[in-house]
Amino acid sequence: MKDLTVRQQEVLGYLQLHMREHGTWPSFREIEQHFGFRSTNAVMGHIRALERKGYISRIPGQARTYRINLDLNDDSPPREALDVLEIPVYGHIAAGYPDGVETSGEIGRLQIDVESAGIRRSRRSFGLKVRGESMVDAGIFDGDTVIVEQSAPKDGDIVAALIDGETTLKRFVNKPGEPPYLKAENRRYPTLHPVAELVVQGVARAVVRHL
Amino acid sequence: MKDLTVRQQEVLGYLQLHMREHGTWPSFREIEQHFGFRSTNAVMGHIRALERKGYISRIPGQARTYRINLDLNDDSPPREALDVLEIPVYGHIAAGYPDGVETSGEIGRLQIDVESAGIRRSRRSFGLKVRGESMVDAGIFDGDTVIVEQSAPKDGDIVAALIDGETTLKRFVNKPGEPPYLKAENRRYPTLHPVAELVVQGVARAVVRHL
DNA sequence: TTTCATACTAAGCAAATGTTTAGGTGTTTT
DNA sequence: AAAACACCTAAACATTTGCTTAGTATGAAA
Repeated sequence: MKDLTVRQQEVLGYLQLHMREHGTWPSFREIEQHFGFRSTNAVMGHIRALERKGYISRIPGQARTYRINLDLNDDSPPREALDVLEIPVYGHIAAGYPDGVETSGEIGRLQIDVESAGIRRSRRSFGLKVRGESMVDAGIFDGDTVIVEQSAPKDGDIVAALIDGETTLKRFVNKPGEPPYLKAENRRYPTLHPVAELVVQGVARAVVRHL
Repeated sequence: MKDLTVRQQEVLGYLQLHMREHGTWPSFREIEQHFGFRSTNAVMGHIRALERKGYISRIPGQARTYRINLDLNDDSPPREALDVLEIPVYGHIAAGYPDGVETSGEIGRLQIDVESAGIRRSRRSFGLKVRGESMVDAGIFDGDTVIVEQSAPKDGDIVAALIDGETTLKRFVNKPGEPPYLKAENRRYPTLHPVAELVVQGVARAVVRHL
């Protein structure tokens, strides 16, 4: 990706800031105000530049529809010393997470080194306080904290998925030839077969249980 | 918070789904289309209901400016600096806990904040890589790392105990009137009733599993 | 110098979007 | 039975908001 000018970085930063603070993207006029511009066309120029350089995407004509493209081209995980990561823990996750590090709804924080947790610093991760017994056969109990990394799920992964506005933990099954579905690891719970809208929020990488 | 109707839950779910998939909130007309409404006022009704019941907030007149209110009725989350502890991990522990900074036998290190691990800095703690299946019914599996704190065991605690030169994980049972013994949490394993020399090395406080 | 990119002001248009008013049909509660 | 509420259609209406065109200025690159 091409480099950004100082001003363009400021604008990009403001986009993210606004998302963090308000959970919504700013309109052109809000950006204009924030920077003290006297014309929305000043905004237009920067937005176009950011788009052209690949840092954001938008849907032309629609209001407040930004999208930040984070490049995940990095490949080599540099095996350093123990790298401790601070992870927000949620009781349940609603909307707004990926682009806004929304602290409301956070019920705690957890620090663990990346190696024990099996996560990468480059990926965004969060903790999830497990509720319910649907994963007991996989050794995940009510009250456990699961560390979830935002990445694409593979068959057999335990994933945090969004169903009916609640995030639940299930095993992701993706056999060739059939659509993916979610399976609970408890005989008493049903397999959520072809789910209408399956939104995987992340893949569980580690479990921390406080005995 | 008041309960939502089925339809209202669907709308709330769609708000979150759209946020997840597109990173933006849907407009009224997008909601209308998704549910097959023929009037944006159908959307208006649901949005108003969700707002009235406290599930979302918005900025009137502005486009795509939702905000989901997670109920944070619980007390204040004290955002303090977490105290991170570095813990040596052993594959097996023979003679007691090594004094000094003996790193031989150590197979790794783990860092975690004291709160998540449920340990005190004042006490000596170490990690133990679990081998065997003797504690599966307690949700501790082969390969898990257990964080053990050196302290006196209470009845029902899971302890690291020294038996035959090997440290194993068992549940400590100490009923009044009879001598304490160790019990495996797996039907296929025997209860180690009156053990000749019962040396408890520490009490398990947390489990960390790398999925 | 000329050209190009950045960085803006200014004014206005048109589409996107939220909002209102006026109904209609059920179901549940009083 | 009446009132209250959930749920929806229909048609405007008004604001928000993206977008365009026109023009000024500066500094770097060709």
